[in-house]
Amino acid sequence: MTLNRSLITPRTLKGFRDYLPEAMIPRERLMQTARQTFRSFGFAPIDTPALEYLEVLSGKGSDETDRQLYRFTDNGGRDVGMRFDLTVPLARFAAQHIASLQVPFKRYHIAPVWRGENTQAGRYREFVQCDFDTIGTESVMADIEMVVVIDALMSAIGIERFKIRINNRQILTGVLESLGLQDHSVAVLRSLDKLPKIGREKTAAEMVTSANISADQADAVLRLAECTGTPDQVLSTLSNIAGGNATAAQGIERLSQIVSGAIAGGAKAQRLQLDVSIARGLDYYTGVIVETFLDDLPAIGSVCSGGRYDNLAALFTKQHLPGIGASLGLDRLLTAMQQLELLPRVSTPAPVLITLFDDQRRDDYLRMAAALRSHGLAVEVYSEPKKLGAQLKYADEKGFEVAIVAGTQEWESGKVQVKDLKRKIAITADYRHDRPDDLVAAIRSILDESTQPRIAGT
RNA sequence: GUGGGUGUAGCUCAGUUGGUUAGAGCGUCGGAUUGUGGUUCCGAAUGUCGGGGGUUCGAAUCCCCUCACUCACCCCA
Repeated sequence: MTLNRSLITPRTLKGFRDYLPEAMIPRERLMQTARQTFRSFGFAPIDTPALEYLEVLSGKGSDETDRQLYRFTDNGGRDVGMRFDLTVPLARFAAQHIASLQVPFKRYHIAPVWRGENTQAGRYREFVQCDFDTIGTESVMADIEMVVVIDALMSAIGIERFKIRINNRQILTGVLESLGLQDHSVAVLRSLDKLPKIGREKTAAEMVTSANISADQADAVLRLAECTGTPDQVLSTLSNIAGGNATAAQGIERLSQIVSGAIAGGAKAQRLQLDVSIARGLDYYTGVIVETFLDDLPAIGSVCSGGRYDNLAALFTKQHLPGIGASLGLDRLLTAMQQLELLPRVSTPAPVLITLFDDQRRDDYLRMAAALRSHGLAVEVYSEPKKLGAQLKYADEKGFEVAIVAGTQEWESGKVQVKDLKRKIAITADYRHDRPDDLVAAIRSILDESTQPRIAGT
């Protein structure tokens, strides 16, 4: 052997990650749950290319966009970029295909996106977004549905303790109008978004300096953002503060409809909060805005955010295409669930291991595995006749919940051992290749009692 | 992008004002135990000290550059 000088160091790019089975299993389950939920509301799957013409992606063209965009010239001399979200590709997609799509068009899209930004905990350069949007309608029905989908999605994932904070940008817009501040909205909103983070005084100070408004005006905006209580209380307080401004009144009325509609649609009332301070930091949204926070881990931020935008595809078509949608922050949610110990720590997707005990009876183990699989159980057969202790250790460390032990005695007597690996107990089950029912029932009873955290839908 | 912190065995870390052969715990592997795993005991292996360059008789230790991770800020269509 020569020295290892010529070896290439195995490594991944900054902000890009490998996913080991233990990370990938809950990840796939989460995506599967999201898919099932979206589909149950009639959202249809689409996909778009990872690469787009640069002009498609940088159409909105801020400096920030340029800095974060992965861009290059392809071998044909075209300027191209990698998508940095799923909304801009959706806009292009809608403009290009709307003629052959029914409106309203409801789609979901689960796919990786890329941003060349600096990494932080939970923020990477390649990450997956789970988007669902409805385009082509301004109906409040779509607004309501977005809230209901978020509620259903979180519940399906197995999270019960969370709050969906809802706001309507029209209210702020209306109040800013009445204060004569409509031209300062972007700066004011940006500051407002920091309210929970830096507190009232600093927020007010920042508004005065960076948005260039008066202290009184800042105070008025902040008073609006500090309405708390039940949705009904907030709505009535807002009406008083907003006075007669028509835009704000319209926004308040719509919020009221969204809350009552969402409850009728199945969302739990105690999870809905109206919060005028959420502004999403963007001037992108024009109507309803939502963010979703975990009761047990609010510091991690919103795990599912979205809102309504007036004209999604204005850059690409003259056709008016209003839209509304939200995005599940898959990576952020996984980080949170890991911290809350809601994720199973397993590196096998199959709960049952058949130990290979008697190498002379390979065919019997294979038949047993086939019989169990035909009953819907995921089963692995150990590949070598190693010491039983070593096989059980393998099973335990990989996260199997059940091990089947069958040696000469068992095969001759027609009974096999079924070990519950978590509780360290064993039971006996009758087994014949043509009569696996007793064994199946024994395995099921162990799996049913398992305390292992699971994600619904698995 | 700005500023701070950290990189030593598979993991968590120790390593004195620069000094000889870089350590511990856990884990791993082998054995006690050729049909039963998380305990115990015995034994063993393992390091480009993140990488490159410099200062020095001598560098894990000091200096420069670089890469990665991390915290805060900026930003987040």
